[in-house]
Amino acid sequence: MVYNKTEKVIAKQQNLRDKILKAAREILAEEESEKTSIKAIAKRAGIATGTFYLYFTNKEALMETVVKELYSELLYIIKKERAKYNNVFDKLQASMEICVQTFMKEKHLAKIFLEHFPEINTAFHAKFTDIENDLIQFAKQDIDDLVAQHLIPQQDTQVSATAFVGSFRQVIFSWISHGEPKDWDQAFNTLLEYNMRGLGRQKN
Amino acid sequence: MVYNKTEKVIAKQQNLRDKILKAAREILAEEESEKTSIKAIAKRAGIATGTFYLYFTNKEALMETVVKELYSELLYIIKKERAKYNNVFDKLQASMEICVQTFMKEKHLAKIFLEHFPEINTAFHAKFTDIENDLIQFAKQDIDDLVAQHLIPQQDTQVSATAFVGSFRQVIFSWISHGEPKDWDQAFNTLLEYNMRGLGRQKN
Amino acid sequence: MVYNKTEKVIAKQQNLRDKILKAAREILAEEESEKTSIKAIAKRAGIATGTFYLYFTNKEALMETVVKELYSELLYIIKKERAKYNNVFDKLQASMEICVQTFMKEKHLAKIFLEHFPEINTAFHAKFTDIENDLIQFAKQDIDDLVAQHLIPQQDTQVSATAFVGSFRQVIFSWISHGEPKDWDQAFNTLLEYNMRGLGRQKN
Amino acid sequence: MVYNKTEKVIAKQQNLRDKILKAAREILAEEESEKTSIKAIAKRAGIATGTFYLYFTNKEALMETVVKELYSELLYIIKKERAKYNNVFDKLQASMEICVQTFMKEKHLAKIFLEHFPEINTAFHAKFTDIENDLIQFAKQDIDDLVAQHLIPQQDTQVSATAFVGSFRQVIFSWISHGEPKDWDQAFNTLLEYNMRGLGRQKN
DNA sequence: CATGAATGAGCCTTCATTCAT
DNA sequence: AATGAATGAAGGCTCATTCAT
Repeated sequence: MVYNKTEKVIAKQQNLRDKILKAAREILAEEESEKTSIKAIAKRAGIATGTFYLYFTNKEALMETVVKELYSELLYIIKKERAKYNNVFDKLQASMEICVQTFMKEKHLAKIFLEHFPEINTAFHAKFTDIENDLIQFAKQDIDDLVAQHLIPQQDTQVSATAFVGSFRQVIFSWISHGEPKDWDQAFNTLLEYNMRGLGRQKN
Repeated sequence: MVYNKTEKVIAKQQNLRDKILKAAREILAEEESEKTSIKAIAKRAGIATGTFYLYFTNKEALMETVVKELYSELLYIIKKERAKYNNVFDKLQASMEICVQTFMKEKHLAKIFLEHFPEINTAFHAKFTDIENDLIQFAKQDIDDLVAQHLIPQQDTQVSATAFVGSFRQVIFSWISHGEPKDWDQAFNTLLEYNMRGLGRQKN
Repeated sequence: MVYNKTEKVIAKQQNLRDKILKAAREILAEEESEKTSIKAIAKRAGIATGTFYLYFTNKEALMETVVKELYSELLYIIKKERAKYNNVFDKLQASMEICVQTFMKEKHLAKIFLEHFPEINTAFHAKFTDIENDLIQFAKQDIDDLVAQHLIPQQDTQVSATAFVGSFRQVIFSWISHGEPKDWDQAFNTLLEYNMRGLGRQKN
Repeated sequence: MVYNKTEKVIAKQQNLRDKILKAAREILAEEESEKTSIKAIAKRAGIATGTFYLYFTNKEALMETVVKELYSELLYIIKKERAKYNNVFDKLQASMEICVQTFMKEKHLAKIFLEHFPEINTAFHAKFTDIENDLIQFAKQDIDDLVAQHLIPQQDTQVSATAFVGSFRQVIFSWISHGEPKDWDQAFNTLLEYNMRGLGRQKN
């Protein structure tokens, strides 16, 4: 009985924490860049201002959590997709495809990731940059593999990986901002081809 | 005499407006993200706080102007450099090279352009995005030319141009954040090759 | 059985109330002026925040109780010491000596009494003042006795008593703040002589 | 003309700063211990909250200024009075008399000095303690003189000075709290005699 | 035109107290 | 009785903008 109660309470707490995170993400994703004040977030989450501080030490902690959450969500999706392939080209390709699809489908996520984050605060911006770097490092590993397997020519893989991620980032952002292209498949294919050629994949 | 005086006054006005813009850019470019308050900017410009509002309707207007200014400066540099070449490939290449060089040389400019802007305000961010889009459009024109001349294969040139700019943006940003690579020339060459191959330039 | 249980319950209640009081005193006496929030006190007492309000109507009530407690403790010590002497001079002297000794020995008590209390709240401060007044009244009784016995000259005994207590208060506080004097006995003797002379005790 | 204007402005500024200080002192001296919030002080001073921060860096700075002001006022009064006498006994006596008179006349000053200060904040409390120490040191100098001149017996003058100041402090505070005695002169004389005897002045 | 003092809404955070469980 | 999550009124402070001079 007591045990049950505890479980309920914990569930409720988790629930509230999630509500706050959800509220924060909603507000960040909002078209009209609403006030991201704690007051506004609390109101959105349906709680009192003070309650917020029962779940997060301060505003920065909330923001950091939002970033980490988004990041791990993205990483999870990518990893799951990559697992389906053996060939490194395919893995790389799949990573990008799922990435683009995810952002296009969950615009709110994209909004925060690509557009809204930087504006919040510098320390925050740095955090976000770290994520981009992580993604670049993941890409670099794949590219290093490809070089090792002589599937692509020798190159500064750090630069290639950065260029690779950058091109996707820009395209995704552009699609989110100005709407997706009519012929999505062709557009995506162009993007993919661009990067595969860029890496130096041999036409076989 | 009166005429002369008027000219002086106008000159003085322009002078003051420029001083404010210069102050704003300096503060934005500062390593330590100083206070970007109007008071701080005015102080730096050597004027009173209230005077600021004689030259700009509000803070947002100032920021918009700063963006536009930076943009036109960048464009001017690119255009001047492009004029030196006839071949479209060379023009494209030159554009990018001068772009990278400029950002690397004038870090303050880069700081504002790539790092500082977004954090300021959303409306602002949108404005910055416009600039990126313009750059993409310029690239697209070149790429369209290249397609028309059958120097590169048929492709969704909008996407290619976006990918092209995105890859440069990311690399520049990375170099600014983490320091330039030791072998700059090789790194830059990798970047260039990546994009040239990406576009599908025929090895001749 | 039931009766017994009731006793237990009452005992437990008293126990909890005491725990709270102890916690409050501990926190108030702490060197680093810790948070004196109800939450902190409850935590220290090992109870939930809400439980506090089952034993005290509010924070002020707790503080009032702490004051009264300290006061009665002090009074108890003084009375016990006084009982050992018959001569009024000796009683007065003994009162002061034990008072000084107590404060010096139990610095935590002194901390609260002389230093920490006033800062908490005004109503509180008034309460503390009442205690000082009581001490003054006790001193006055002794002094009145001495006057009645013609051991000291006629005087405004209310003023003398106030001066008497004030001088001790200041010296104790100074010793607590700046450390005791090296030659404690001589210093205390000076203090005592000062007041005995002040009262007009005849050198015999 | 311009010069005149500047003077006016400076005068007005000083005026405002004084208004704030006055408001703060008033609120601190108030019977009902009103909120000493910046908002309340600003309101009392007839200015906006933000204006306060044009004249004081923060709340602590205000409080420190209030303390220093009160202190220098008190010191000025004492010094002026002491200058009238040559004999050290007379100086000491005069110091105390003017001190008592000042506090009794300007109750608001006394209220802050003796009662209200400590409650505000610990750092503050320390500052106030410093003032008491200064007064004690002044008294000690006089007492040292008296000892050197063999007008009073050898003694731990630090303790005597502390006792001396403490007795006055307590009496003044008591009079402020409970009203002055009917026969003020006699009461004050008792206090004075108490301390003179206490110091060991030879009846001549 | 220029000034810079003045404004006040708004921000983040704390904490005494309440209340559903 | 006991809990501790929830509340929301303050509090100190900042800063874009206004306005009297």
